[in-house]
Amino acid sequence: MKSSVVYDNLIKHEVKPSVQRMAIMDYMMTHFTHPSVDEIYNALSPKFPTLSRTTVYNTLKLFVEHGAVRMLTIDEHNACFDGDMSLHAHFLCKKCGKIYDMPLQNHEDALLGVQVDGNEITEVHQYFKGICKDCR
Amino acid sequence: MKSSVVYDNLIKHEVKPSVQRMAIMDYMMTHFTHPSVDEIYNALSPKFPTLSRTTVYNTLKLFVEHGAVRMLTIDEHNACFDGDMSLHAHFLCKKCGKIYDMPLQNHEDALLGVQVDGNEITEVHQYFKGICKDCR
DNA sequence: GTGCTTGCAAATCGTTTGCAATAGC
DNA sequence: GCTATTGCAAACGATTTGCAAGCAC
Repeated sequence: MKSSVVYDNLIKHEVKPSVQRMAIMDYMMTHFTHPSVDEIYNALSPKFPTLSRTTVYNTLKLFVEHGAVRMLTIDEHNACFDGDMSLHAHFLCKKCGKIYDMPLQNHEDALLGVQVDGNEITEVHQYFKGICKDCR
Repeated sequence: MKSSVVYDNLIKHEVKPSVQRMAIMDYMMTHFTHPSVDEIYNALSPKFPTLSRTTVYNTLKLFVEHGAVRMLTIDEHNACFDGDMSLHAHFLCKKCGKIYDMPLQNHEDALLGVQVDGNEITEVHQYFKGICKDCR
């Protein structure tokens, strides 16, 4: 079980591994669907019947703090999480609610660490909303 | 009371005026602080003692639907509203929680109405987070 | 009087907290 | 055995809903 891609990713971000953390990180590294806490919980709880929602919350919070996943606030109803740490934009379909990845449209990444009006930027979020190709 | 800037703005967006709607729109047109529902409610309830939070919720939802104000999801804890309908970016200070306006960093506005990968864009949100000049 | 608006109270839902049970070194 | 992690149940807080009362034309 040790020294898998998932295990290594936890170590890389200085997160002490556990069964639950491995399972959640595994899910994040294989499902780039920007899942919510509930989606992750529902997906994993059949295989880990004792898993609790609280642990999913705590674990994702830990991952975010350690820079292992990103939290999206594009959906006003619940937080979504992204295991893809590369800089990219997101598109939310207002009809089906699905979130798509998009390339960053310009060079916002160049603003990371930069000061604008004296405000120091550490995070860049680019969200687009509309109707996706499947819903039109 | 009729034909004020506030009244005219409601008419312009096809929102039927009422005492409460005028008061909330007035607040939005004079306070570009990206207030939450509670901030608006707390600010107005001294002058309108019977005002209810429900009405503030309903009214803001109505305003958003009519394109009279914009809802921001930059703050994960509660929705904020912006009466400035010009296209601009936002900066959230992770320390003090204040939201600053910023110019759009590039030309995302050019994407409005455009299709990217077949997804039709109707809203552009550009959020930056970090530490503001007052908190550093 | 009819239809829309308001506002209370209750319900809902995502998330957090307190704390006891458990697991890992 | 000590410390960190887990998970239940309860609390919390923002938002929504149901519905009765009020207002406007």
